[in-house]
Amino acid sequence: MNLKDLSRKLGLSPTTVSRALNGYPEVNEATREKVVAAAKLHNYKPNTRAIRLATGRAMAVGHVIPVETRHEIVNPIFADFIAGAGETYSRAGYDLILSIVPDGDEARVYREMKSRGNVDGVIVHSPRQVDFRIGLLHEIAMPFVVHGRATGAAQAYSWVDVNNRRAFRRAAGFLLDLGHRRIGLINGLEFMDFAIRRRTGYLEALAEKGVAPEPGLMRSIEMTESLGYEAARDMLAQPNPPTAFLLSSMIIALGARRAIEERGLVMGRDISVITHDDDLSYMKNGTDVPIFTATRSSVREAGRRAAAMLLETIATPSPLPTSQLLEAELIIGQSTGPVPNRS
Amino acid sequence: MNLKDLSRKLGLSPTTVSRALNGYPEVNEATREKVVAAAKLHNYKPNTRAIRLATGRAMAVGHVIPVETRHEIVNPIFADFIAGAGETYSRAGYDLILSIVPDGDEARVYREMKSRGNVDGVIVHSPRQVDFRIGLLHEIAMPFVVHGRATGAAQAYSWVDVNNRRAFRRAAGFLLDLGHRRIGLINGLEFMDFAIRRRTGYLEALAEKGVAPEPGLMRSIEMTESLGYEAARDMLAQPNPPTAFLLSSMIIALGARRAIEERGLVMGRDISVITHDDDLSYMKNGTDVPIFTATRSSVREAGRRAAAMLLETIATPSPLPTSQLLEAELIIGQSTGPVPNRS
DNA sequence: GGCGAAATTCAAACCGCTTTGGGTAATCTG
DNA sequence: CAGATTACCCAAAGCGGTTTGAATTTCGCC
Repeated sequence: MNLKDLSRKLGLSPTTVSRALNGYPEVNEATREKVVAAAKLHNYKPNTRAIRLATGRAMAVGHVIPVETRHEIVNPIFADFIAGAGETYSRAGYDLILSIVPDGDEARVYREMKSRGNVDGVIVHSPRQVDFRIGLLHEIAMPFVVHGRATGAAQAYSWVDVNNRRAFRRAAGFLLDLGHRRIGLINGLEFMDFAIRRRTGYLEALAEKGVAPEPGLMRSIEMTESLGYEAARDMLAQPNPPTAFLLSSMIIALGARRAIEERGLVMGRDISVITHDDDLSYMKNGTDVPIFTATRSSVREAGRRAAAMLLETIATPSPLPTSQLLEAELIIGQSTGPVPNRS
Repeated sequence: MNLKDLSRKLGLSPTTVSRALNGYPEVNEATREKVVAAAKLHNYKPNTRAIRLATGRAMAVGHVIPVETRHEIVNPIFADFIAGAGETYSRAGYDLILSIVPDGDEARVYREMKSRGNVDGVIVHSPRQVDFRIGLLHEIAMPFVVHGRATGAAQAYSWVDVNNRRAFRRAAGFLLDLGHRRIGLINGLEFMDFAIRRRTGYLEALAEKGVAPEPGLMRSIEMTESLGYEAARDMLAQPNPPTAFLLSSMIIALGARRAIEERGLVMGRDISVITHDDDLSYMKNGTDVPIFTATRSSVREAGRRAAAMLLETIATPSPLPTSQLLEAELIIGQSTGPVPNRS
């Protein structure tokens, strides 16, 4: 059943039927009702491909997921971010096109998306500190919103981000207030923008208290359980081990906890731990009382907001770039406590 | 730059240019070269929307991800499965359309995908034991491949699955051979087909050794870390606790390990653990020596295969349903050992 | 050299919808 | 009541490709 068939059945022109269904004013209410009823009766759904060609809009947004080529790691937060974004898209009748791209191929993919016209805009994931994609997307005039930020981009751009610096500054400050002076930072890879901001926050908190940072207490790793374990284990094996950890993800935290318990230490008593918690659906930080003290910010919510922002950017011809800085809450769990007395 | 522009520049008809670029034989090699060169020079990429309308193919496949409405859980294996599938699609020039759908809305979504024609086929995720989607997709003649299986479907269908029954039978058998008689099963939700098969395998192994199953040693949970922890903790707190665990995912395993260590037990010595390992990129089971003894099967590989199978199904008019049963390897890690003597 | 076949190329139809530019009948004006 | 609006509907022209059917060259061969 297509538009022509339906219009023939109704004894109307395709024009009128199309207008009736799309809510244009130049059609009699009575005929509109007839048309709508007939459409429902015959279960008419306009062909997406035709709409797209006729309107020149793709009615789709792209999420380009760069995959670490060396380790083939897919960032596990994508699942939840996309779940959030997907809600927004489907409400607006947009498709979500997912493109898994080996990092390095990205420029080509974006260019092709533009020239082939199969998306109206894109979400940029995992920005690096200086990220070529922002310049590129501006150049090819592809609407976009960044999940995260990049420093020193030439032009302004829209983004949704967590206040990573502030979150880690507060978290480190909290640990310092508890008396901790040796705080191990296990961060994500520090060419990623968020990781740099977190480290900055950590360093600021130390500086504020006049505590000198130590290279031996700072690690930057891919965020997997086993690497988290190894990093924590190594730090704990140092002659002068940390009394607290500040961790960049729940997954790292699980690994770190393993290292801690393996050493016979008790979290919250012998050693304090604060982790960032993206509030992933399958990785909840405890059911009632949080296990980990954490800086929490829902990545799903970030997805929802980024998606809404992108749709707005697409709708408005040349909008001013907007941004949303989400504050992470510092939630107190069972993994932090005063620095233990070492006699 | 569109086809008309390019053909004008070349002094050829759009017909010829289109044919030249699509490799049709009825065009002179010399002109083809000229056309290809000009296309590259002017960076001509045919408009996807137009191709789709003209050919009647969507050049896209849909992945409908049902989201547990109550808990909003997104199955974390999707990220890797889709990464695998995505590779295959992009090589074939297909788009991957991701649809996040509250479970319950699925039927509508599939029907609309069909009548609006924005996908050529779909991957069915997380089949239930008896799953309405298989009948539905047959009814609306939408090509599909199931990741997993469903029992007792009226018609045959294509699928890619892990031999879950066999994997868990082997794993349980292995534990039984080590002398374990009280093996706690912490399974996924048992309306999911894979979970039922795993339980069946577990029960078969027990039966084979004449060990009676105990309800108190079998749990069925959503696969999160905290629920895994709780289930394991509760089982260990029983008067006659299990000496081994058989677990349905690495994430559950992390929770179980927490419960085990909290109780002061040592994995591989006091208690044995085998888990299923989907070989997720961010959740590796140890770097050199696996931490957990595990039934391992790469979900990413499953994604690759399912995608390839779907593309073939789409290409061939009415193919016979095919299927691939992947065997999980039983890899021995540090988490299993003989049953401890309890004096 | 001429004729039929093969090799090339092209004009035009079509995919299924939106949208422009008229038309015609109904409704207002003055 | 004539003329101007307004309300409503339609034919036809896109959107940017693919594909059919036909026309034009070029060849092969007697």
